[in-house]
Amino acid sequence: VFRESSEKKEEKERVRSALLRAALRLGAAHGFASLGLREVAREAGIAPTSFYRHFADMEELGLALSRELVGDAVDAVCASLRASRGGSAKALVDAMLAACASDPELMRFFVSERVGSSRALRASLQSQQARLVEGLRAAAHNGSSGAPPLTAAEAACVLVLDACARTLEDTAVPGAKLREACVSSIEHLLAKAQP
Amino acid sequence: VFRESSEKKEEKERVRSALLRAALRLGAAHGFASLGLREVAREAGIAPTSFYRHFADMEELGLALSRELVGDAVDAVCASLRASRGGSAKALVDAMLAACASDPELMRFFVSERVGSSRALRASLQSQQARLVEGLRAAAHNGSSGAPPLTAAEAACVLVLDACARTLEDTAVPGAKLREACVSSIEHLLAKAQP
DNA sequence: TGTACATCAGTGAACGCGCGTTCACTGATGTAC
DNA sequence: TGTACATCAGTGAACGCGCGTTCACTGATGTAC
Repeated sequence: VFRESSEKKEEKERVRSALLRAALRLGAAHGFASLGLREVAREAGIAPTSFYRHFADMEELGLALSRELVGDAVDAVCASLRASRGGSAKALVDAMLAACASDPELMRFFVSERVGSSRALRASLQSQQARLVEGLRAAAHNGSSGAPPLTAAEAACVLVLDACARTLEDTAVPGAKLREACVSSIEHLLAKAQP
Repeated sequence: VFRESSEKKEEKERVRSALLRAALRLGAAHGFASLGLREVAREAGIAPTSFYRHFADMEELGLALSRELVGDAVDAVCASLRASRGGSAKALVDAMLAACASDPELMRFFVSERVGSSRALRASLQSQQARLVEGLRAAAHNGSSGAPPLTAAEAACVLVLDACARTLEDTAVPGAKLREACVSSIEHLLAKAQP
């Protein structure tokens, strides 16, 4: 039985991570679907053939981006919702916009490829979106207001993802206005009852 | 001065239209960003070099798709809203889902490339989305309820476009449920006042 | 009417290029005993 | 401890392929007079 030393494993992990970040960097500019394996390997500073030591093809790399990096980002947003003790509209919008500010390339990948070209990648990112919806409902459940209906929480997440997409555009509306509009729409959605 | 005969013009228009439809057909499957000029020309039944008689490159073809075909679809939805005499949530959702049913490839192009890879194409499709928002407000203005605030109309369009995206997925939720959820969310948004 | 000329959509050959993929190899590291 | 062997990330050469683009050409159609 062979066990790899932790040093070798860490080095491999560094290169793998460089590939993931390179794909995000290039994909943010020209779209993930049009990325080539050689292009990503070049950006990551390895030979084209070394790509295969980490992923079978670009689709597998895309799925890793969704499962690992996007998954972590969603976890962070959910943790922030839990910490702010409630699934308020403000908390959701602020947590997501903070994620956009701290890793714009990753969030661009999330919002774009969610409706992008690869069926498998779409499915994976939509399940990340579903995790966000559940995180929102769970946080609201512990908050003062009780969990909102699934439909309302889903719509809230659609709106906040759209706000993220707009924030990430260069031609962005002033951030504060966009944030207010999004918060107010989501508050309407999450309001318990109509008159 | 030379004027082209209408027959020649019509023939050229037929080929141009074949190129647009070919791009929609192929793009629906694999994403517009990854389409090649030769691939589209082949699907349209012309030689690769003939592509240049109609468009300078794929980006220009994409912009034509947005300005012409997507523009017409938005016009049709707006007309339907006006005809139904009001910008109700139901009217909006039904008109958009009808557009998805009658030309799924076009609507897939609309909802996907709106957040896709080319900046110019995103901008063009977002202006089509803005036209939809204005159409909704204008229809509501003539209806019983008066025009909703811009923010609410924008959020409503975001939600209905998301519903379209889900409808166009193969793994679609049963259509009726999706439609009900979307209508109900949009009604919350468009409701005039909160208690 | 006929004749000479202009326009222009479509074409096929050809180009150089970057792509994804295969292959055998290197060299550092870890294991067996 | 030393020696022989296994593992495996990274490599560079090479492949065949489809790409975008250029070019000169064809042939149908329209115009001039």
